[in-house]
Amino acid sequence: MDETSHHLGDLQLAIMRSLWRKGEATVAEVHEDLEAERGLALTTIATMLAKLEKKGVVDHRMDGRRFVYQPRIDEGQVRRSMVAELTSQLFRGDVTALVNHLLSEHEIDGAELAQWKALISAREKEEI
Amino acid sequence: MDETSHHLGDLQLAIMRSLWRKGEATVAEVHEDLEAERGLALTTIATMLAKLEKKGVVDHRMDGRRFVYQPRIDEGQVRRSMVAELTSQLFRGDVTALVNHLLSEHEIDGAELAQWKALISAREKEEI
DNA sequence: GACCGACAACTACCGAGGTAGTACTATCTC
DNA sequence: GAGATAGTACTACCTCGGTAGTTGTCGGTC
Repeated sequence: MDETSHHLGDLQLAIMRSLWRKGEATVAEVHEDLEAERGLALTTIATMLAKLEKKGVVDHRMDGRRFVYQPRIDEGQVRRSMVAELTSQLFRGDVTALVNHLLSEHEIDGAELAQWKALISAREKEEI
Repeated sequence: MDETSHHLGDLQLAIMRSLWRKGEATVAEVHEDLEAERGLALTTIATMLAKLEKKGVVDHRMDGRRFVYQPRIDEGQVRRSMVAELTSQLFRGDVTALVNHLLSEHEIDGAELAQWKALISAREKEEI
């Protein structure tokens, strides 16, 4: 369980999300996948994938002449590490302070509040 | 209420925290304030403050030959904007998904869970 | 009046994310 | 076999955070 601060940028996350969805994908597939939202060059995706591999967060195998990339970390790891980073930067690592901030600063409607309570109750049950 | 994506780096946040605490401060004062945790050169702080001013998040007035810097945004704004950014990057903007993530992935003990519920209840009361 | 110390201005440089062009090569097709 | 195509490798460049040295200047001190 290597928790090695996986901080990813915006495009990097988009690429990872594509890989997570597909399981594995070629440069062209990722490119096509992101074509709609961002109109990026194929080589941009290729470069970014190479950088991601150097970072150790993806891997590739050969399929003929093509590279097929696979994620080496899952979305949960990235979320954990990035949320932990933000929490430590902005709330001295105090998760409850973050929750409090969400409650007071990020318009949450009544339905959501109820849902949060349900989530907490469910968690409390597991806790035992 | 300008919500203009105030994304700050680590050192930038440390400097801002110093300014928020003090209300206003000279380069030397900020430097002294951060001396303990980070052993940075005075010019590093000065450069960073200049960059922060260019970004529009701090301001300075003259005091003789010295610059006295003041924050132009408060901690809440930075938190809001950075939390919103993360939420959108990692949870498609779904705050409840973030809360769910916190519950399932960031060991929260029973006392905290209870506290969260209390916070939510308090929020619900205001809601009316 | 010469000198020193405090400060700001300017310049530089590294690494990382992001973006993409160009060059090279293996394969497919006629 | 020649040329088109697909696909990676290499290089380059911009921005920004972070880090700091060097230079210039103002003001006080002996």
